[in-house]
Amino acid sequence: MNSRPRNSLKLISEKFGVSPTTVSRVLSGQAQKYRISPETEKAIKDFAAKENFTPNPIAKGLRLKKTHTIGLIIPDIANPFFAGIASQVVNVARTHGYSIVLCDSEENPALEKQSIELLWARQVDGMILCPVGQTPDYLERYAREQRPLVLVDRVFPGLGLPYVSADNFTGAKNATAHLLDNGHRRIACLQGMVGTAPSEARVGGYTAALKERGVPFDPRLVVGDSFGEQSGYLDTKLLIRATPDITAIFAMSNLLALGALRALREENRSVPGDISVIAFDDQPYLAHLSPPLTTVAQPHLEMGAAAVKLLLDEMRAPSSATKSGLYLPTSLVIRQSVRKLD
Amino acid sequence: MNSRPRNSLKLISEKFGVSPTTVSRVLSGQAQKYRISPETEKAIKDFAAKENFTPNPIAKGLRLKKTHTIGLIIPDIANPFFAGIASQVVNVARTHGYSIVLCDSEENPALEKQSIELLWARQVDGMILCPVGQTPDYLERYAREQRPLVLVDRVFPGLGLPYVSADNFTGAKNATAHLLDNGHRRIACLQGMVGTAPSEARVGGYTAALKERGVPFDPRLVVGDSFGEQSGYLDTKLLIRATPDITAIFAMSNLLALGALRALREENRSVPGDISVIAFDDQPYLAHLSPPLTTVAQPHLEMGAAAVKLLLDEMRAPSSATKSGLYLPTSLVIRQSVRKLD
DNA sequence: TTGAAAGCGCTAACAC
DNA sequence: GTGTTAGCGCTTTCAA
Repeated sequence: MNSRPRNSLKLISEKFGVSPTTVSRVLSGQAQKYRISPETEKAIKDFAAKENFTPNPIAKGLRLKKTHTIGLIIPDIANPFFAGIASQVVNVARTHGYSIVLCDSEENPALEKQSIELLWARQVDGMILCPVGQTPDYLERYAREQRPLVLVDRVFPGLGLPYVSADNFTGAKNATAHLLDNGHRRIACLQGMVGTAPSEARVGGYTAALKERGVPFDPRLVVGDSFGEQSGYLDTKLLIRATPDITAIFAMSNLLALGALRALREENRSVPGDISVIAFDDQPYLAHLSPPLTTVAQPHLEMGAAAVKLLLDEMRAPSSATKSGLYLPTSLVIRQSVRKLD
Repeated sequence: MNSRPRNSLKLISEKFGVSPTTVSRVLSGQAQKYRISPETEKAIKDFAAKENFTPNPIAKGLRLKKTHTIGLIIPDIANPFFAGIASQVVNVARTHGYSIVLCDSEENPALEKQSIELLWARQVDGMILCPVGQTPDYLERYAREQRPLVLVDRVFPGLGLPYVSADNFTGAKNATAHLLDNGHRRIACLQGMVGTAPSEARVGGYTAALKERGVPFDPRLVVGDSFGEQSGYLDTKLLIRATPDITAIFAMSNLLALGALRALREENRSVPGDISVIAFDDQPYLAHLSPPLTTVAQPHLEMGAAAVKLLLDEMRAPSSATKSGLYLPTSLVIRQSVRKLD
């Protein structure tokens, strides 16, 4: 009873006194093309529907060298930012007939590399990678080998791989401008992992806004080296000791903002009374924080969807020369964590 | 250049003047067993390592009828609760040599069913399902067919399928007791989707605590029918109109609590000044809300890990008669959203 | 100690 | 209109 003898083309073909080929043709919608008799076609189709039979994709995969499978590597699926991306990737992929094999690199480059190899070995047709953001040496090879691979978020332009990212530069620039508009001049910047594209772009936007308004750039105000809560907490603590004249903090991630809030609370600085805060990346709960946090919203869902579409293109036209990068616009969500100075 | 001729046992065997069989044996660690000459063994192993060759798992899957793949179906991967479970599932599965194929049922029973069929068709060796919580008719069949399938969170005991869940009953009972200990008597209960095991168990725990202390149960105080933020918001609004004497709200999910907070804010009720709130399921941001929310923490990670272990057992011993359910203990995380009444 | 052959379930080229 | 054959890459008898 444990060995349900799974149906197969062969079994079905015997049942109807035809060849497996015929069954295959019917089931792949080629009955018309091969002018298979309508009766046979109907009989087979009905049977398949009734038994809810689908040709074994493993066998198909072996034969066709296509698994209809996409690998997805995420640094931390428990992080809502990545979870949001993943949700769209899964859904869009499904509507195109692809399944997702999910790996979690745990923010670990070695595990990331291992996961990539695993997925290629598993014969995925393509791959979407949110790199942890460091030493992309091995990625270069995949670019050269023309593998269908698209990068998301912590992208590496110039690698020759297509990518999708939020327009971090403009997002950060607008957020900084918003602070400036509200009279802030001493604005600290809690940056993320140094050397990653998002962090660099955000700091770039911050600097650009400052420059545009003629506000002097103070390097002591740019601190931090990770996107995590810990880092936000610690660096904020240090910051308010080292440069007590700051009136605003631009935290370049969600978690960083949470950490900053915790530090500020401990140090009895009110937000936005004493210090204004802007976060990066919107999440539902930010509206429920005290105070509701102003933030730069990233188009998660669009990012995930775009990644799949780019990948599908890539898979269709393997050697397209134009590896286009895509920057999706952010939007400033204004809540109540920025105070107007006069 | 696009067609890298992937290595194969055959290719390698030709290279070394042996048969594919031999290569297969070496690469599957059976050299010893078949007393293959140490030189051949080493040569082959070295080559495989250098070329980073692994026998094609698709072919292997076809031959062995094992894909080393586990299906995971989640109602909403963007929900941090499920993302937490998924993260452990992925990681534990990986350490056991299994990959995860992820599906998102979007809280939709039809899509859930479709995903299950898809995954079985894709020949997954087993499946972990977080059901959306309704009409499990088709699940019964899988139980009968002895398929390796484990349920998580919104479980259906009595279906004959192994499952993992938090001990929702005790968790809710303790939380209610905590409220009672703090002098609350009129405690409203924002329940989740009616008919789901977690919701029923939580309401059960709530009732049990009331009963144990001799506090009369008022059915008007138990409201709601979904786990979402909307529902928490609306039902809280209605609640404070219908039963203005309540002093506490027990929200049986995270999102429900967020909705309640929003409603309370709009209605100018302070938390915990006017109304105390307890949530269900801990998430990092709850500590940063205003006020930091007291909540019943679920052992997400353990739940994910346990699900995989249960599944692996199930896959090893296909017809084990003892389909054990597993209830993992919750813990009450006390923060500042409960006021002591006197 | 090693290899030849069969077959997992499927599709595509080439018959007829 | 339909079937025969071969082969995707692997493992596993069975034979030597």
